[in-house]
Amino acid sequence: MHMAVETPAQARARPRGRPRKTADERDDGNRRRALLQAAARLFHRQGFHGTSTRDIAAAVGMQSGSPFYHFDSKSNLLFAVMEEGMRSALARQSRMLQKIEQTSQDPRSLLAHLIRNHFGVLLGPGSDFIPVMLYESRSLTGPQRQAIAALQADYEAPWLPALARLHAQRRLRGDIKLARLLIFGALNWSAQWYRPSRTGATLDELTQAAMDLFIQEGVAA
Amino acid sequence: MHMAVETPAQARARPRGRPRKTADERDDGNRRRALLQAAARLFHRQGFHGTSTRDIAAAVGMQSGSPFYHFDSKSNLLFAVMEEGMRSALARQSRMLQKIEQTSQDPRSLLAHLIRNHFGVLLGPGSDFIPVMLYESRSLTGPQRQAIAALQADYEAPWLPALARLHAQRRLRGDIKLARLLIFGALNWSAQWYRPSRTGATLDELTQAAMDLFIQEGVAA
DNA sequence: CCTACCGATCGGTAGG
DNA sequence: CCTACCGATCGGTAGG
Repeated sequence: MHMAVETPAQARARPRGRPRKTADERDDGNRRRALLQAAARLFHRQGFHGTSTRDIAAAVGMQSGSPFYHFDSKSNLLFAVMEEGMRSALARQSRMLQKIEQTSQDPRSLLAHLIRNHFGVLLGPGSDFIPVMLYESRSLTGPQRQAIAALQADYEAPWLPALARLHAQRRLRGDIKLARLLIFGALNWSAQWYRPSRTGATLDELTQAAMDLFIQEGVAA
Repeated sequence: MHMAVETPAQARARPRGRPRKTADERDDGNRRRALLQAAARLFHRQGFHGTSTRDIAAAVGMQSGSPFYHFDSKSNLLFAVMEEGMRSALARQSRMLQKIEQTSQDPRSLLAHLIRNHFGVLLGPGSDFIPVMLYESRSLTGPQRQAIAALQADYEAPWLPALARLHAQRRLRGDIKLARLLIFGALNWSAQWYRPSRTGATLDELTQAAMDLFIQEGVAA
């Protein structure tokens, strides 16, 4: 089968592989991203059911039906927000782990880095995506929830060995799996009360407070 | 002014004091309570905006308009759920504190009792009210939120002195106010993952895990 | 409490 | 992406 010669630009503009994409996969520049960010911000502030697709459209200057050109349904838009949030958090954590790989073999320092990174993901600039994932997952469909859960498992994977090593050093007490759940709770809950303006505490100070709370000071190993 | 003689039953059925009550204050037996419990359960499962007043009416076998005979608005129903939850939690905590007042002066034991009681309030039987308060307060009006915040302050009041005493004993490290926020986060987050059926852990084991995590073991005082 | 109803808003779609 | 629209559902009310 033959076709006329194309310029490289034409080949890029009209990819051959899967000509028919569903609306959720389409990527035409930054309009889709603008919708994602507006949705994340509004879902975070007002909740999924408390936000209409019209709210989101208006936030980016679109008409009421236009978000459905980019996302097949409101539920798919919620899923896209959570997926984007988790992938970005995962990438950020992986980069951090790679950077400290050589320098610190100390599990105490490793946990401090994991916690500091988590606070950054949760409370740093542009951090609406992860709180939405934490507080709105009941509005996902079953398969969507499973996909997010898989990403969460990847994100949490490096934590358990770090806690196990601290436990072996007698710097962490009690059941490790319950400790992990309680620690994540302490960190995640900060999205409810932390306001960078009101509290004087920085993310570094929050990290220090968490380490002080969870980790036993000088114990004979 | 004279009135015909009434039987005691008639006098009870038509109280003289404040004949005109707003719908939110009315108390005709257990229909109002049934609405409160159904609302708590549905708000907990589906969120405030994800639950319609028709859902709640149907759950107690009423017609769609009937909840508004008992509560002036959906928002007032949400507030009533939270207020009921906080008053009940506060009463339960006060009873517990009064009971252990004499026996234990040890702040470690005091904190364990506070935590165990909090897990009971949060995860025990019929515990939909407090999770609703924790996760749906953004749907309150300003004055409603203030009223709930006042009850929360009463509830949290006994915790800070307990933590301060532990800090003085060097059994708790780091900033006390941040520690309190992190501890409440660890406990409150359990409403997201704890399922009495799935996990084998009992509330006593949860309490033990939390105490192990937060409190330093044997340190010279 | 029920019946019957209202205006507003919602997610989503057809056609361009 | 916009225009114009649809059926469904929502919180709430009048009258009994």
